Amino acid sequence: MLDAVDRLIIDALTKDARISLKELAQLVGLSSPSTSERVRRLEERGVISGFTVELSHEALGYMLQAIVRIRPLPGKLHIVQDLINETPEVVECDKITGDDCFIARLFVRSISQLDEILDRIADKAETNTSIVKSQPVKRRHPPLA
Amino acid sequence: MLDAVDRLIIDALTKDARISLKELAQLVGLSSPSTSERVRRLEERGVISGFTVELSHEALGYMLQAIVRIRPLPGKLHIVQDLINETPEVVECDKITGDDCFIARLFVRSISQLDEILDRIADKAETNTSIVKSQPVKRRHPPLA
DNA sequence: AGTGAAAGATCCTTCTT
DNA sequence: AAGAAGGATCTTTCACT
Repeated sequence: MLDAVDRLIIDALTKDARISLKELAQLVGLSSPSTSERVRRLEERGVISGFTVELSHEALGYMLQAIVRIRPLPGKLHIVQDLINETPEVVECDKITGDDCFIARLFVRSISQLDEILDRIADKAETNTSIVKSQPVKRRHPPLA
Repeated sequence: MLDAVDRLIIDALTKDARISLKELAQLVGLSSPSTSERVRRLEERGVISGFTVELSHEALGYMLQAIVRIRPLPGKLHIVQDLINETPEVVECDKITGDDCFIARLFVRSISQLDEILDRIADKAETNTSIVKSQPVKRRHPPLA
């Protein structure tokens, strides 16, 4: 599906998405036109879905990260889902199988802010909150086999 | 900390990190030099930590996503941590407070591949696995207040 | 699929206000 | 922070392998 060159291209763009085509071509050992065509096709195929910027949560003042498992009370599922969506500190939320229905990642500035946010859900769902102590594996791509 | 223009810049770069300075300047309503200086300072301050590429897991053949809570057996913590690290299908792992020690996100091609990976941990930790059914909130930035 | 050269377009930064 | 301008840089096209 992806050959070695495609993987080199993705690796390079992962490290710096703003690299010029010329530099990228040198890195992967192809000419500029071929490299350009490769990138175009990776986008066309949907393998590359976009180019984006990474922010530092700490630099933005979000010193705390929490993982919250959320089990809506009977009949409250949609209300809870809306509430999650409207809480901008929820940076990611998955609907999952099992006893818990949702699992969400929150960025907060302080424990008191976390408490505040959880209070808003308290009468609509059972929650189970864990504080993130460290990140043994930071966001990375899966194998590009 | 960030003013309105900084936020516009980050919004624009989030949507397309490869946008040219000229276009970015037009979007935020400043001149190119000012915009260039803004971006430079955002990087310098560490707010912008990098530019990267987004991949489509589905296009790569990872049709299944799982959330696994992992509680290492007594004395097995380091072995488990190493194992997690060496499993490339683990795209993210946090060390958290509470009964479970780790929580990991896995991309897999099939249930059988998931089973295979979990089997490797089975004699070193208790695991609790949930399949991701949908993503009510896809990865997004927290408020840039 | 890929190369190499070349032209044309685009861009970024510098300088002045 | 704006605006103009110069010079560098880049990307794509084309003919060929």
